[in-house]
Amino acid sequence: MAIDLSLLNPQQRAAVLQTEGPVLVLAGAGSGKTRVIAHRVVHLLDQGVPPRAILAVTFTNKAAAEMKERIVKLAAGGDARAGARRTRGLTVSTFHAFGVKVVRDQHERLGLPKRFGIFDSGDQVSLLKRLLRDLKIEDKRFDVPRLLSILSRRRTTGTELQGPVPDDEYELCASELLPRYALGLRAMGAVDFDDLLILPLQLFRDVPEILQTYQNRFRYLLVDEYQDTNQAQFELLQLLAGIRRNLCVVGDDDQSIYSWRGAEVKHILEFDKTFPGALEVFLEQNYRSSGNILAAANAIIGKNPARKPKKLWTERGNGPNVRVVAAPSDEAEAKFVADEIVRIAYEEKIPLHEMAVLYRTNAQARPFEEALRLAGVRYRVVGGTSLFDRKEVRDVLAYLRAALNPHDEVSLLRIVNVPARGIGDQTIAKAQELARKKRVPVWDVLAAGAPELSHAAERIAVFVALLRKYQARLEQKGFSTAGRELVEEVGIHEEARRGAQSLPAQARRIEAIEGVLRQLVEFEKRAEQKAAERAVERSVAQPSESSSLATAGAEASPSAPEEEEDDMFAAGLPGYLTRLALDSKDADGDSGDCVTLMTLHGAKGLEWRCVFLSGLEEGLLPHSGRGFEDANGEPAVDGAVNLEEERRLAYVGLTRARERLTLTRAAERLRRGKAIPRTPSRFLEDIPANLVDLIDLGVPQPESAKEVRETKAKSFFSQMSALLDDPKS
DNA sequence: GGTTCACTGATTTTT
DNA sequence: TCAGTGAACC
Repeated sequence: MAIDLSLLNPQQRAAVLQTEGPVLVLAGAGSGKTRVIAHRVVHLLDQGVPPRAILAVTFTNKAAAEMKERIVKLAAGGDARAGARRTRGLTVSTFHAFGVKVVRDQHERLGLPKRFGIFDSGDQVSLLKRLLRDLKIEDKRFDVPRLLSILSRRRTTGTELQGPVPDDEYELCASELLPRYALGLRAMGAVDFDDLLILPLQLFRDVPEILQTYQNRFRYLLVDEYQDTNQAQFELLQLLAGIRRNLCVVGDDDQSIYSWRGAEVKHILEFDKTFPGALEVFLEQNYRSSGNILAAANAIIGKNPARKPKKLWTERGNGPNVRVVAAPSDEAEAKFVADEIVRIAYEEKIPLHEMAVLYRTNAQARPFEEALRLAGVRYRVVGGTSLFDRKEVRDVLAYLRAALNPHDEVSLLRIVNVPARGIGDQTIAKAQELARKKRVPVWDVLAAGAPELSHAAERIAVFVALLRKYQARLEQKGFSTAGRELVEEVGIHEEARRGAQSLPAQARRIEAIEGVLRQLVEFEKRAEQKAAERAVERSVAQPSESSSLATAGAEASPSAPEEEEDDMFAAGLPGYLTRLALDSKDADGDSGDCVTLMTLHGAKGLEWRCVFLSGLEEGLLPHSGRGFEDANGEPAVDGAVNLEEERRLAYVGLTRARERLTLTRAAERLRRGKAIPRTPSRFLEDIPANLVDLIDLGVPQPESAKEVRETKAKSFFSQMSALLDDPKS
């Protein structure tokens, strides 16, 4: 039986029913785009399209998981088993996860090991620093993350080999680094995030048979958050869509907030140029927010030029006004929010998980955490420095990775002398030198031994033996146990204890290490469970399964992936590491009913009944790049940062709220221990006064640093003259 | 080769 | 304010 499309509005339905050819869905915030995608997929299934011919791409793993769940539920129509059956083989994944699959399928052609590693940004930084040192460039002269972003931009836009010699020193340095960087990765049998897009793209471009294989397989493409695609992703889609052009993209140019990562709004703005004849659907009815919230959001985003004109509307009532709160300090701002959360939870019976505190930068989280803790409110901070950014955790992972693949030099060199085992810088430098001369990996030099290293021969041999001992065990079942043994034998715990300044710091480090080890166990257990379930399923569903696969046709893959899609993150340690790399901010592990704290970027796609958007100040939102202001204490915004994108960011924040929205700012903010005066955000002025309830927590009226100074001087004067004029006092 | 102490520099957003 | 790095010293 087919799904019921009568509950969709006419625009939504149009986007679902046009199954062939290019479709652009411009979906305003809260206009039901996930709903459209899910319905569209199930509608395709209803039309007899085999699930394995459909590829739905999202931006985050979480979005992919939710999308899949939604589709399965919709396809089930009340019968869970039917849902699972009807959607088996359907691919819902991120671009990067899709890339992993392609690269894995084609690893031989790419000269990569089957279990290639994935470098995260920390690993990238290490590699770049090493390359800089090799080039005898002081790595202090360059901001390595900035170099990385240049490299990334060049690689994902295919402009590695730029003609004109750049005169910018960063560009120049990047040119030197780029080929070495790519070669370095390859030599280590590793890829970075960009490779997961670039390598498939190159394969598709250079090897028509491969492209054809994937084109024949994925005949219907859907893309969520299309405004966030970068050049490589765009080209990948274009190639995959091929002449069939069955590509449906969904997005909102007003929510494009990742240009700093290479995303280009033009892809969505110019979709009909790239795909002439595309059906264009506008979803403008908002099902999320009450009227006043929407009106405020519209007012802010309306000031942006060059956008697809949209006007969100709602059938819901106006709701309460938007509150704008001026607090004297960031501390007071946080206290106000915490108190309000308590009050709202109590008086209005809104559960904590329906409330969120949003901010522009992670650093803003701290005062909120303190205030909430003080108020006894449960909360969770999403994003920021996670478990996996901690040094001791990275050490553990480096051990696992190095044992699994000793050619991963970033990991190997990270742990070769951690804890100190007498293989110091000198020894390593010698080994690297030898390796370069012989053109072999450092590991080979260490493993083979060399007369130049004789002074440390014994210690090196012990280290080599250690990794070898665990290599095989980490590849097999029981890898979580092996991992723990490795960590214990190495003595990471002691190492972690050593460097900690305080006892609690010690405990946290130990806890972090234990956290990873627990996760390992958890992952292995789940993988085994899944494998068992699948085995049962397969034996039960054998007959119908094979026939449906056969009718799917178009299966000519030269290196057919192991039939099941779930294999994406294969069981075993390599699978765990892959997943970790792709899905950094892992398991929010439903910690019960609590308030969410996160950045605006993290909040995209989410919604709460009650939202506090904090820090509406010049220099913060809109953000002004490094530091809040220039030397004179004046906010330096214009030009420094993409103001239009900052506006979109504010828009995203406002539109997260369903019922209640509070915008807060502080007149003064603590930074590096010093209080710095702040001026209200220009975005506040854009909201019509009739939508706003102002709450002043006791802020002196004029706010710019200069004005504050002038006022102080003036009041001093008037006080003095009053004293002088009045003989009674 | 290892350890300790002092200094510096950084704070935007992340798949 | 704090963490990470580098130089001096053991």
